[in-house]
Amino acid sequence: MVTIKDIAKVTGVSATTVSNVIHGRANRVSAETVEKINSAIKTLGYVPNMSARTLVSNSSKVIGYINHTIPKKTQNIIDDPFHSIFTNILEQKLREHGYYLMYRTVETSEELLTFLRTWNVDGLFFTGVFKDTFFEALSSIQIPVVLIDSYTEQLNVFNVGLEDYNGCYTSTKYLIDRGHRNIAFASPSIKESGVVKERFDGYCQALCDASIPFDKALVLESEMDYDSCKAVSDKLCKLSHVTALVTTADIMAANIMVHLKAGGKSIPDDISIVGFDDIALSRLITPPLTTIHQDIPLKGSLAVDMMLQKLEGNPPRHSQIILSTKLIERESVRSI
Amino acid sequence: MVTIKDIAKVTGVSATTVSNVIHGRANRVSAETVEKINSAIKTLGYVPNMSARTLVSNSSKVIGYINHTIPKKTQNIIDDPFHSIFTNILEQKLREHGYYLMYRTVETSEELLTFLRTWNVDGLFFTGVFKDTFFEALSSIQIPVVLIDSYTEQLNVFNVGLEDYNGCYTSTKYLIDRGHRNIAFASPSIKESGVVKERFDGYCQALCDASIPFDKALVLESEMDYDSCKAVSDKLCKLSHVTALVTTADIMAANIMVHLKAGGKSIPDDISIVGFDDIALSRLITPPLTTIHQDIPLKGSLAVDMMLQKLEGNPPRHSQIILSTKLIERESVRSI
DNA sequence: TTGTAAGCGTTATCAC
DNA sequence: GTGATAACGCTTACAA
Repeated sequence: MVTIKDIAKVTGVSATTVSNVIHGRANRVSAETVEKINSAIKTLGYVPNMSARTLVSNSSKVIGYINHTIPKKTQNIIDDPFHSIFTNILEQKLREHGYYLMYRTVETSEELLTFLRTWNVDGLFFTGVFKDTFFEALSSIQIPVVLIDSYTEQLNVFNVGLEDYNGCYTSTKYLIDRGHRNIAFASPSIKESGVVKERFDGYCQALCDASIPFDKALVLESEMDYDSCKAVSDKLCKLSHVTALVTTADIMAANIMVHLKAGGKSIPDDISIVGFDDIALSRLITPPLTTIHQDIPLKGSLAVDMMLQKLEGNPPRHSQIILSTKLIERESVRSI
Repeated sequence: MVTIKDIAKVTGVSATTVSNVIHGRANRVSAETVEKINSAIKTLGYVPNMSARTLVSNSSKVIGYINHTIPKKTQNIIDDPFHSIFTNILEQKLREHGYYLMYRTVETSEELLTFLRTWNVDGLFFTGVFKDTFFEALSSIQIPVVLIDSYTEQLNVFNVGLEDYNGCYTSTKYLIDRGHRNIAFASPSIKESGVVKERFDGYCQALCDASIPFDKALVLESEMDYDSCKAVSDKLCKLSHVTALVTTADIMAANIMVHLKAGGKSIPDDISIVGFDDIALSRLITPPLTTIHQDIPLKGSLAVDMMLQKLEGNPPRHSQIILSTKLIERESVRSI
């Protein structure tokens, strides 16, 4: 391994001078020496050692991308189209700015804190945090934290999210405007707060604004995978007065749709469906899914921008960015 | 930050002793001292500093997960269902064994080597490497390297892959057995070697074994995204004698299918299609896709197992694991 | 413009 | 059983 000392030895200068050149402190070194050192660095193939740097500088250039949804070991991990998009965008932009991405699953706040200190992590990305989860931890963290799709009032924390409430308000209203009155709602478990709760509230409000009484029996909470959605479809079939379904994810909509179709229901003739996300899938299924569009790459991109700004000491103007959504009309809804 | 020295001070012992306790060298320390130190570690919240450890031990516990398919900046990054599955499985298992996952894009061998030395990386995962790409680099690397879906003869490198050749041989033969003679082949760019090339060869061989002359005009190379697949669909429509299509990816099959259907073609009546991968999507589209199944989570899982074995000094018995594929019959193929 | 020396947190060697 | 001490590669006062 080639070290700074090796470069120093070869060029006949001190380690300090080499370090100065590496860090571009050209004013402290003669042009001639700079030249000499740079060429030695090239020919010897010197590569800075981040461990050493981290140790002395208390900055590791490591950014953590935290996964706190514990993958169920017994079950196949569902492929999440957001995940690969985010990872790629985060890594790409961070890399351009000299940072490194560590992907890490944590199950508890304590694990998180330990991880941070183990590596002297410089910054943290989190997705889908909501009230109380990691709350204490988050507030004690001294490094930049950027949340994605999170609902938590933390002054020291930044967030980029979506008009979740509006999104489902829009999709529900869209259905209402087309004559639907008995509209079911399918989503994963509705927590006390968070993305799903917001979307649910949007659904409720749209109902309310149209003077449609809320019916708890029409709220179908379920996992989003293929098998779980079979049950949702079954329930839906029994709810024969229901003519439309609002969902909080295209994946879920698609999974429900296959089962509905297999059960002899026709979409949108028997039941209209609107999704959420507008992932690639939504154009691929039959009928193509009317859905709420969100710009996932943009979300990732803005999140890194925020991170980079904090990292480089230019506090972003807003601690919160809320992206708008829009409804994409395709063919899974009919007017009645 | 709590250091080993702090623990030493508080407990009235030397840093060496603390280190010994941390590393479970209980024989070198009295039970009493062990107790004392452990409790101090707990109450003070000591967390080992990996940078310091790495520096002195030349082992970082960092495993690199290398992405060498440069995301096109101008284009939205396609969501890759493999990616999230792999990342999750790799991270989960590595974590259980005390390792950390860094995700990193490299564009050149040099970048790769630099990355390795920057962090003293302990092991490397790579997907989709084929002949000559990173060849020199890979052979010079002294740490465990596990490849996924790669075709490269490197003695020092391990690989877990698929029966790619058999997979497409099977899907092509399946079509032939059902009376098809004019069978097109759609895939991303066919390189000199690699997964796609193997699958292409399987297709060719099946044709050959059935004495069907190979027709270059039926080979449709294209990007796999929605828009690119429009062109494939258009070509297919012009090739009016073609009754079936073999593809190397479900995503591609699905994208081609939508355009075919939009163009008035009926699947499988006008054209039969078989996919590859058996991702969740294949059951969601209409008609459900007949495809070649592969066990993606298993692939990831075996790859980590190999890595862990190498890391822990139990060289795996095989340097290559080839998973089998099987054809899943659904409804995108008809007999003629 | 360049160099010396101390120190970051940890581990290994060797002595007691 | 326990503890000095040096060393890992690098940066930063502070000197010269």
